[in-house]
Amino acid sequence: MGRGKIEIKRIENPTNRQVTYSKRRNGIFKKAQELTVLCDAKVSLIMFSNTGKFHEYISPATTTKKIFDQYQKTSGIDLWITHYERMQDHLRKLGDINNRLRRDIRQRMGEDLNEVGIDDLRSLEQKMTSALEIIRERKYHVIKTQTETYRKKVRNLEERHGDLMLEFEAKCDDPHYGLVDNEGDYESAIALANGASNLYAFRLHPPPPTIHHAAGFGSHGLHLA
Amino acid sequence: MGRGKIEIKRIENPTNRQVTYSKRRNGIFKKAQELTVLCDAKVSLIMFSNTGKFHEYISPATTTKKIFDQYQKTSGIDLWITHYERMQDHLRKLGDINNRLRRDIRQRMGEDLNEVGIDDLRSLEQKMTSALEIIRERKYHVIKTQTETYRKKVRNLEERHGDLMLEFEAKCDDPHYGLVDNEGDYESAIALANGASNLYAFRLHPPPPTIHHAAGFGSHGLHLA
DNA sequence: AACTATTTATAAGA
DNA sequence: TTCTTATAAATAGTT
Repeated sequence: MGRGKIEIKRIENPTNRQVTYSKRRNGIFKKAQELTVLCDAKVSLIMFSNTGKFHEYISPATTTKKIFDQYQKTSGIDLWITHYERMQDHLRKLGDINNRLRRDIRQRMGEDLNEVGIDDLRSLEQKMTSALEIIRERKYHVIKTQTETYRKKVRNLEERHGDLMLEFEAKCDDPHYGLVDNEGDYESAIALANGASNLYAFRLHPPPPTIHHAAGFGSHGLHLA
Repeated sequence: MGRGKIEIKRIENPTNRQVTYSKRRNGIFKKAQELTVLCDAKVSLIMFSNTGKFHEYISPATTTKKIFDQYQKTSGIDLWITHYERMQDHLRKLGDINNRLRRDIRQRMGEDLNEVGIDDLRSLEQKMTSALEIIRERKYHVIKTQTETYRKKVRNLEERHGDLMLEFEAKCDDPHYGLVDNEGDYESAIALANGASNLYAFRLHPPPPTIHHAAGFGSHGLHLA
């Protein structure tokens, strides 16, 4: 239908192809609409041009979503229902697992025990007891490790402090150095130079107390429970 | 186009409508196919006749599912993506909750404690201790209740047994009843008549022991732990 | 986008 | 449903 007959094969000239697409698209849309009216049918016509442009015709009595649903039911071709159902299944299973886990936790917290039989109560108690033992061991281990760490740090500081004191006394004996008026500033300077200020603000209250008791710092914040 | 021009309105004659549907359907499918080839387009054409019959054309290079997906993306019309995404979201959240619950349980079982800090260890121990206390109380309560129940049953049986013995002795004194040769059978009959056979197979070993000790039955199978 | 010669689709009839 | 065919409609090539 036209000035000449054409072969049904891809139109290579892009302009021509685009024009033909436009003309024939209108034609097919008109046909679809006529079919809808004449035969009381439902038609969904979706087209994407090779440039990705999208056009659609849908019968007035329906919607594309309805057509898709009907399509799935009628054709049996799975578009997404299986996915959907699988997800719902998965969702339900996860919910179940979740509830079981929650119940387990509640029972381990001493709640919801009314329905638990004597045997399960015994085994629960047994499990709790051994778990508690492990937790206590772990706690003691952590405390011990932490204490050791603090102790080492303190020992390190003690040593540095001792060195400082020696150096300090040596300088007091040296006639080249006069005694400093502002004792506080000097101490601060020393502490800063040792980089220890971020750990403990050491104050050299003269005379410094027997430093060995400083090991007590190791238990700082730790209450052995 | 035909022997006569027709008005575009519903064809009332059903046969005629059906025929026209069939003819025009073929026409439109042919057009769709031609468009696909000539213009390198993707076409999805789905039709339901007014009798519910389903027909479709889909360009060879694609599938209906792909067209639907592309349709959703391009048109922005939500067919099911929102549902899907919501479900995925829900699924992910449930999974997260699940993992947290599992970790909680593992920690309550004394596993995976390496990453737990000292404060959490303490609070965990505290929680476990009080939960254990509750569980123990519950266990004792259940044991006590069960013991009571058994005791009552046994007392009941004792009473029945006592009555039986009295009756038995009375009958022995009665001159109308001769002594029975087969003692065992008689006892079985009595036990059966009392409907107690399903609880305890009472055997009247003559002379029956002081039955008050039978209260010991109450602790049957119970080991106070 | 409009024109129009020609092809194609199809209404009515068989 | 399918075939036929007169005629309406669509459209290819052109402007």
